Amino acid sequence: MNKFLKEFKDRGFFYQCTNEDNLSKLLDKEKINAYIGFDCTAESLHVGSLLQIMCLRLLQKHGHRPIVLLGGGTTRIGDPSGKDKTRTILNEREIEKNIKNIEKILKNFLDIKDSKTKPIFINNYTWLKGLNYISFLRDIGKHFTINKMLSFDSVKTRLEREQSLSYMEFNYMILQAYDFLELNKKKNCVLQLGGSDQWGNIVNGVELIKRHSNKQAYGLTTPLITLASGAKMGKTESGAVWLDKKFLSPYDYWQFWRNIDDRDVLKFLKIFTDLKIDEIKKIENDDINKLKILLANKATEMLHGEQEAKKSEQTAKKTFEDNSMGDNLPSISISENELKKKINIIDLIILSKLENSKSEIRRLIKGNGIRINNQIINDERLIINKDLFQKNLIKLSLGKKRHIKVKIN
RNA sequence: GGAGGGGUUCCAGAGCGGUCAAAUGGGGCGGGCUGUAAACCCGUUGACUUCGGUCUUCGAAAGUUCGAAUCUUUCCCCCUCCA
Repeated sequence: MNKFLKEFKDRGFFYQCTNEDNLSKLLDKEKINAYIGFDCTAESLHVGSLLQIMCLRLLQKHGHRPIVLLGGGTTRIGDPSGKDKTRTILNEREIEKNIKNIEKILKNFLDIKDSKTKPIFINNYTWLKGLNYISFLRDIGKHFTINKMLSFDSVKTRLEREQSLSYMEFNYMILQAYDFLELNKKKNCVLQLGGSDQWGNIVNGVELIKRHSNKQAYGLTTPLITLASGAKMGKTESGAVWLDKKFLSPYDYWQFWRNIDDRDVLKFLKIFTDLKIDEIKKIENDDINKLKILLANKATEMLHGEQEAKKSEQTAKKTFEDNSMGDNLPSISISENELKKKINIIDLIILSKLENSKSEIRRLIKGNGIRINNQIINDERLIINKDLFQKNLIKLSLGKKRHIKVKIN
């Protein structure tokens, strides 16, 4: 089997392939261009997209060129796959902004220097915006039957659940197939990768290329990564795990990996780090918490750099083992003036943005969930005065895991 | 266009004139146990509060009533069947 495919499988990336044998032969023979589409509904990607990103990296590692398709056009439609409800359609400016930011994030993960594997970023709006309806129907639409389209999961589940599916969304799969055709023609792209939920869309593209241009293209999908708890990857208690430090600090990102379920650790080391498979085999019986730290370090390193990863590790150590504070603990500052106005514990937490409901904070206080410098606070009217600060710092904790530094300046 | 069913808090889903900030389950959050894990147990889960209460919620608006998530009218949206 081709080396790329083998590693793809060994690492647990593999779910389905349209024609594995031929693809393997092709990959042995030449370096190819392969694409993955990213949708641009949000300003940042979150860890739910990380597996796709790892696929791009793996392509590069094996000398292939990844094409990143930013769905500027298709985001204007909305993919019905895996969605219960029609999602809100974003306006042009938001989509443009999202595209720029997502591109920036992806560049953290990809090698943009090597000219042979340098990724191509492309926005499908460039060809979708100018489509002529009639000619599109004649050239492309004729290759699709409604019978078949209705049989796709993305459509079927919507209908079965008695949820509406607009004609616009129904067309999404045709547009995605068309994307593949365009990339095949323009960029000689012969492979599309995606999550297993994209299988139907990908197959459509492969078939369209076959029918329209009589060329062979391939599709390869990755499994849906769920946490051992059954939850979808990407969300935690405090919201989505963003890949942009504007939305999630490197420390919190590190914490996400540190807090992975025991059962997921080895799997994730294979998927989300660059550690070689046999290296992972060697350490698989090591202390589970050490492995989690390793995972957290490697994963954070890839996105935020080695220094941030190290700092986060140290901060975590100080926070959880020594009950002190580390450099990388997120912090807020308040002014002396604010202190003089006698702000109380509730206001302080509101300021810290760790919580935004006063009732919730009161509940936390009643349940022994709030601590200042590791002392449980029982008085919700506690006034924050200077005596509480040690060297101008307070460690404010909500529950066991949310900690923040408060500074006076 | 016609006939029927439906829209309830994060989700699912009860309630069908006062006892409703709304059962139950899931999820979330906090506490306990632990390893910053899982499982388990307990508490909590609209907002604000001087902790007495106060205010805003059951698709939207208007109405009936001392009193409406519950009844009436209009409107909006969804689903099924027929045309």
